[in-house]
Amino acid sequence: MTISQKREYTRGKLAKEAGVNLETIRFYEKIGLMPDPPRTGAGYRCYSIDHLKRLKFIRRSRELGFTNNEVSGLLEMVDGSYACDEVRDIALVNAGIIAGKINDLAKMQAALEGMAAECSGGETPDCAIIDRLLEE
Amino acid sequence: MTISQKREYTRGKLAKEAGVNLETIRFYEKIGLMPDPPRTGAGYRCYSIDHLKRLKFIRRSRELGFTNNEVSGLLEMVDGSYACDEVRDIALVNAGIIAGKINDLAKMQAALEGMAAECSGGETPDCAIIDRLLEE
DNA sequence: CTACACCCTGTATTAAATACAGGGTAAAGA
DNA sequence: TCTTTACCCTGTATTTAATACAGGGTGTAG
Repeated sequence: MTISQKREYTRGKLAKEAGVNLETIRFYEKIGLMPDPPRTGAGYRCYSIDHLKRLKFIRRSRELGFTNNEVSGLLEMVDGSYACDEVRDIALVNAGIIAGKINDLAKMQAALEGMAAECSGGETPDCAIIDRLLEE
Repeated sequence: MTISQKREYTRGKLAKEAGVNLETIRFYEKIGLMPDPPRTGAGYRCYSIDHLKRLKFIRRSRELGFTNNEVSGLLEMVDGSYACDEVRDIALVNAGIIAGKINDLAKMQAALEGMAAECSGGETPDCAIIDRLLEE
């Protein structure tokens, strides 16, 4: 049996723990992705484990290419009083968005690797990549 | 035999032809990616086919994930005596970054679809997706 | 008790554009 | 010819997603 522990974090600790920049937290609070946390008497921010979870969620989503707006949509699943089926719909819409992004990135990757393979790699002024990019 | 033709473009035509936003051209001129074009008596910009090629080059490079700074580097190689292996290196680095992003996105997609499949889809406030997203 | 690490607020800067305000010009149609 | 429309000009402001810095306050270890 684990005893329920009340972990608290300052802004700096939260930043380190979640793997984001210190200032980024303030920014997320400003744009409403993160809630304004309670303060100590001296005005120091006082974060809980729930803040940490939320911040990690945001960071992961951002790393995966969601815009802050899209993350906001994902967080509505968490914050709002959505019925389960609505949540599932949002999840599937996001899965579709991700599928599109994967598709675009795969094209870019193929183009870059294809061009690099064509490239002689020497010091000649001929370069397949540049030639390709300059094609009309 | 083709007769050498001197095609000219206004800013709007150039934008349309190259597939970039009109204002973006001015921006590229401001940061030096595009040269300041000659003007008509009334001050209208007057672009040539070479401007068009260069602009398309920039657009494609941007689409492939190069930053404007990197494009600037690529253009130095176009403008001056470029080294093929340097160009290839940049392309391969970007291909690697893109591969990583694809990997992460695929994981996220699988997670979202998996969660959606688990979801009961009812109207209860319990939702496997939300639970999963909030895991530490 | 004094350093030093950390916290606070507010403002400025970054990249890569995009948008808008307030005009000038060119050319097609009446 | 006139006028309306479509396009061009410049300059400034806004956007997104942060990051950086200035000028202080606080809390704790030695």
